[in-house]
Amino acid sequence: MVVRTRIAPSPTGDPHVGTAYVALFNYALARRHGGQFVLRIEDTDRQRSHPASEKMIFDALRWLRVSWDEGPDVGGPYGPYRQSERSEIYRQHAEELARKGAAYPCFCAAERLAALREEQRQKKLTLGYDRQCRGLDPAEAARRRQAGEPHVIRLAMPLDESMAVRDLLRGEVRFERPQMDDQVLLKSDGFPTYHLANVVDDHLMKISHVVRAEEWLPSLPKHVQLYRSFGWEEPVFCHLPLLRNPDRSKISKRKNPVSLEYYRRAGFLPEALLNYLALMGYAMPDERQEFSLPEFVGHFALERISLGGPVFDLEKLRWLNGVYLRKLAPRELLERLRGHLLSDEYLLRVLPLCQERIETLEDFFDYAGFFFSGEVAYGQAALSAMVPQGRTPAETAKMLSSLLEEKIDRLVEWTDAVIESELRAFGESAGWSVKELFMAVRIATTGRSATPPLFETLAVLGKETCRRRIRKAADLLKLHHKDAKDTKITKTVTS
RNA sequence: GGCGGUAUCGUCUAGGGGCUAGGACACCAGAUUCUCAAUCUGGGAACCCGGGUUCGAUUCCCGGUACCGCUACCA
Repeated sequence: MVVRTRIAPSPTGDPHVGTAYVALFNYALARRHGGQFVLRIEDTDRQRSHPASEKMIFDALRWLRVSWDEGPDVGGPYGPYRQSERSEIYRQHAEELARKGAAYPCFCAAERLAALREEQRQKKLTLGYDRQCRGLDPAEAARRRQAGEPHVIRLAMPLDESMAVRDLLRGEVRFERPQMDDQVLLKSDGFPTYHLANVVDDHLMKISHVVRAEEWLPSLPKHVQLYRSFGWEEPVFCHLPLLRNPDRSKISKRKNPVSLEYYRRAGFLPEALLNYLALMGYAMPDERQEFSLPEFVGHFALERISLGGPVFDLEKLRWLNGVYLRKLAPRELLERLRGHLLSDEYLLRVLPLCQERIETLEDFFDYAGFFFSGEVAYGQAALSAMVPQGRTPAETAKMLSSLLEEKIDRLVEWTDAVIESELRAFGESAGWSVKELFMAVRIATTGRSATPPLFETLAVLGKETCRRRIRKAADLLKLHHKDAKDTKITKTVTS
């Protein structure tokens, strides 16, 4: 059997470390068995999908060198590899199921479903669709569809007491009926949900092993039911443990850097990051900690994956990255730096912002230092200057935090124009003058009050660097707040 | 609430019916060093609990507990 695996990210935000993690294991399995590794873009959520995000995913995976054999950018025999270009395929398959009676149209309005859920919640019942439309007379359903009444297509799950499915690592997993909801397959906008698109594509693209994150395990019965309804052979399913925050919750940006952009900008070497990721849930037979991607592939066996959700330990990643860095010859290290913050590309973005503000070449290094460091140091004076007159450090900290959560985290495009309009809008809605807000952001992101124009600066620094500095500044202000007992800062100190 | 998953040092893990339960990060101490790293040596540190099965369970089975995930016309 030809081993074919895939990674199927949704382009809805920054490229995620979890995507890299799952990609790595899929890549390793395919390469180990001389098969193919496919990249498929799952952009069926029209609201949240973003082309810029798709590009960042490509870039990030290429940076990591987990190369794919088929994908939207390289093509392949089973394309297109972007789900938004396959709508007709899903629609036809949904119809096929409806014809077979394995799926049915549902005309229930969103409000009815919401009310139903609320009622179930209150009565502490199992949440799920009550299958009202499943009993509809087919002729009537057909008539209503004909009349153009909005509807979705739902999967008719078997009404048995339980259903057994198979996971490679867990063996047989038995699900009790209450969990087996009649999942929506085709949304009222004609787009498929994950469940339909995923199964149809995995089959059509001849995926032999579905290796994905554990969060999908609860929906496995739906997927298996889909394969059975179509009369298709099921692939091997293998659910990988979820990467965790230090508090053991599913890894999230609030508690851990998750964007691959962060790791790239911070200067983690791709091979070190991959090596570290491989250590999450996997151990080489001889337990060595350091190994290359080809070595990993050479020894890889799905069965060796351990199931406890591993805590992502930045500390150990840093150590491992240091090991890799120290092994480089100075020439190679130079090359790495030239591909990073000392690339012509980056310098040519920084230099124009600094040129008119320096008088000697050496001035540049002092003036532009914050463009090249990870975090910046905030002196007492800088901390004070971040807090506008008449406002408290606590207020400022809160303002910066909500800026992060309400605006910055949600931005996919990171250009000076976008940043400017978003910052202005945020200041306005929060009741802060542009002057107040921009100075706070300026100091938070650069550590100083005299800098090149703010938006260009933020654009060059990149979202991840900005977010991490703003986070730190906000945290420091909170401490400041404790010490200063919430006193208003009256004097303005600049440095 | 319901459904499902998981459980070995603080963290990542090896192991497996009888072992002084091994390694890595972190931590501590010493060596080395102009300093700091790096390096070397040493140290402390774990089988969730209760029942079975067994001559013997950390390992196998059952129950509990804890943690995690899912419970959308998001993926």
